[in-house]
Amino acid sequence: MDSDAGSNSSRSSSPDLVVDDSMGSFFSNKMFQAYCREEGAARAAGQGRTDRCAGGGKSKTRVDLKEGDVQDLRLKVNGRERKRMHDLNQAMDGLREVMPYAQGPSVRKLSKISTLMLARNYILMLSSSLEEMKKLVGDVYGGGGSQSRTSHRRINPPAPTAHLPLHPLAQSLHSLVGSTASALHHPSPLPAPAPHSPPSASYLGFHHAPVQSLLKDPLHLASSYRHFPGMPCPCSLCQPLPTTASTLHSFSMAK
DNA sequence: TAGGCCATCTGGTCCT
DNA sequence: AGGACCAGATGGCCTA
Repeated sequence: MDSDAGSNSSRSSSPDLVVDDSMGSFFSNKMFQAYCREEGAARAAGQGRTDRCAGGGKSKTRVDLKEGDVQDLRLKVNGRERKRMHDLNQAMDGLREVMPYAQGPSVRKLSKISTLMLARNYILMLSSSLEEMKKLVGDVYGGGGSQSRTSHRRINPPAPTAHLPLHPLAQSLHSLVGSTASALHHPSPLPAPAPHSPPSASYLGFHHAPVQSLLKDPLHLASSYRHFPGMPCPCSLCQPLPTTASTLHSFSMAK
């Protein structure tokens, strides 16, 4: 019936569906049982919960549907919704996998909101780095015209930094510009989060902006994620985070 | 114990 | 008509 029989919750221990998503365990759902158990009494008492348990019906009214049909419909809808949320969580896990943040059994995973905010910061930072690289490339290959007169810098070939494994995203960027890890200075490194505690918003680079405003205001965010490039993440991926020194400087001098 | 985070249920709305 | 999407409500788990 439910199409999500094989899907796993991203949460290790779901309060209601502890073992799996089979119908047997589904019916162990306390909330559902409570609803349906109370249906008769609630109907007599005129409580709203009765309607919820009965499903509310779309095409047919509750009167038209037999109780079993209503229950089946409700189960189907619930199953779909559960599957939808599981898919959403899978996508969220996929996003976590490509985030430059520590992952592992001993590290508590990022919350959803943290994942989204970090992803946004990451994208902004990569975009900024890309722009910076474009400028440098234009500089080196003479596209810069007059401005290239003042600074004839040479870009060193990519320096292998790494005894540390790089994240694929970081790797590709890394190979593009070379390492500037030595240029990373962290005057006041943030403490890394405890292994079992989720990183706070401030740890994700939001030291100077309330989370709410960051969610609304991209420009505000652009000047607020400056701590991200050098954040002392226990993850090896973001240590040599590939970005140019001047980009980092602009981050740190922003605002 | 309060607060954060999460999974789930539910009813409404929109889309195909 | 049926499914997807959404937001509100609820309750469990965990941490400070």
